[in-house]
Amino acid sequence: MRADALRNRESVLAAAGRLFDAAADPDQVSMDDIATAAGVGKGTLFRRFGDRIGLIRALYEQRGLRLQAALAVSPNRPAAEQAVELLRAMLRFKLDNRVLTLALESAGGGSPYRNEAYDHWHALLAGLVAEARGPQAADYLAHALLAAVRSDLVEHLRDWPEARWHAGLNALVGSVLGQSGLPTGPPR
Amino acid sequence: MRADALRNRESVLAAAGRLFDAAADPDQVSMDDIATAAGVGKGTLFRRFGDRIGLIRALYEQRGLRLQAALAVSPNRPAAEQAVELLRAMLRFKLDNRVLTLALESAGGGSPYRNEAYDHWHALLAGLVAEARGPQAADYLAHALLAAVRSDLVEHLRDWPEARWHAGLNALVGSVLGQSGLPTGPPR
DNA sequence: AAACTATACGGACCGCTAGTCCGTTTGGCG
DNA sequence: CGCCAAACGGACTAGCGGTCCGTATAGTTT
Repeated sequence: MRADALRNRESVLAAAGRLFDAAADPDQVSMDDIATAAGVGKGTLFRRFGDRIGLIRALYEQRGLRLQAALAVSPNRPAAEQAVELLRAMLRFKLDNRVLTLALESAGGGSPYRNEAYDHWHALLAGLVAEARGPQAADYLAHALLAAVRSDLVEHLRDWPEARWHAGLNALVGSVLGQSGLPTGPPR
Repeated sequence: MRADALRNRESVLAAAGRLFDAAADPDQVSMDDIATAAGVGKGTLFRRFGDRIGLIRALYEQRGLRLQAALAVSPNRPAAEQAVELLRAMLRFKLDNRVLTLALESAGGGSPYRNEAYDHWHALLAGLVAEARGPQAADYLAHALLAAVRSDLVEHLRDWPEARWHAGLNALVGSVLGQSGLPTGPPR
């Protein structure tokens, strides 16, 4: 990859990030807007990322990396506790990246699920579920738990205080994975 | 409402229904297509339904009426049983109306939730949850249960056999509402 | 350093869509 | 029968994602 290409790639991702963060709605950000803000021609955008979804996915992956690294399974802690932590982290991520995650999840073609990151989280959660209650239906239960923090649901409940979310997630995970190891107090 | 207006309204809804049922993807059906298939000008479409989402919602409501009427709470049956029945019915509905529900749920602007029908189902489910386990977090748990049959998740798992879905829903509802009254056998 | 070529650039351009507008038609009432 | 509010239809517009190709440049070779 040539040096200018790399530079432009970064520039586009940065501009797109800024624009999505500032927008109220994903489709207020057009590809032209991004190209202009990045100081780049539209062709460059599409050559690098293929299409709109490609660009969104690239940005999403870049931002999700920290999250992904920070949350690995550690076999010594109770599964339920880890699951709650995971869901809370995803919730926070989706609150912090509202428009971006909305863009990703409501792009056409079932795209929330056609996504490397989703598979990652799903596999992780399914493991925790299986550990806590056996392998039966663990697969589906993991999907259901992830669906409980879908970005448009988060958007719909955007004025809920943190505590209410925590109570909800605790109740949900507590029910599905078992009560053991769930801190009832406020999160750290 | 004038007679011709009513006639056209029905004609448009019928045509839209046919087209969505036949399509593989919601946005393969354009408003022009619908107008043409209904034998009606495009202006008529927009005057009657406001915009694309309005038309989709109208169609969705029309189709959901039967479902809605058939599933009312009956205070004498176990809550968990009723909840499973409700979710199964919604699953079936979404399988039977794949493209239409996809269109509704992945239209921009958090639209799955800006919907009279959603509120209806949510209120119903929240009541059942509260009955089974008390009012704490019942609201959120109902949202989570509905999210577990989101149409794009259904789409993602479209090749699962019915039994696998049933097992999943049983496990989920059983965990959240309590095992009592869950038929472990195949559904009627 | 100069020549050379694969790579990347940019923005005019295309096809298509949701949504509008307004001159024309028509249902239904007095 | 005559009138007019209501409804019609389809040409039109704005704006989008995506393409294309003539131009520019990074990096290499001699």
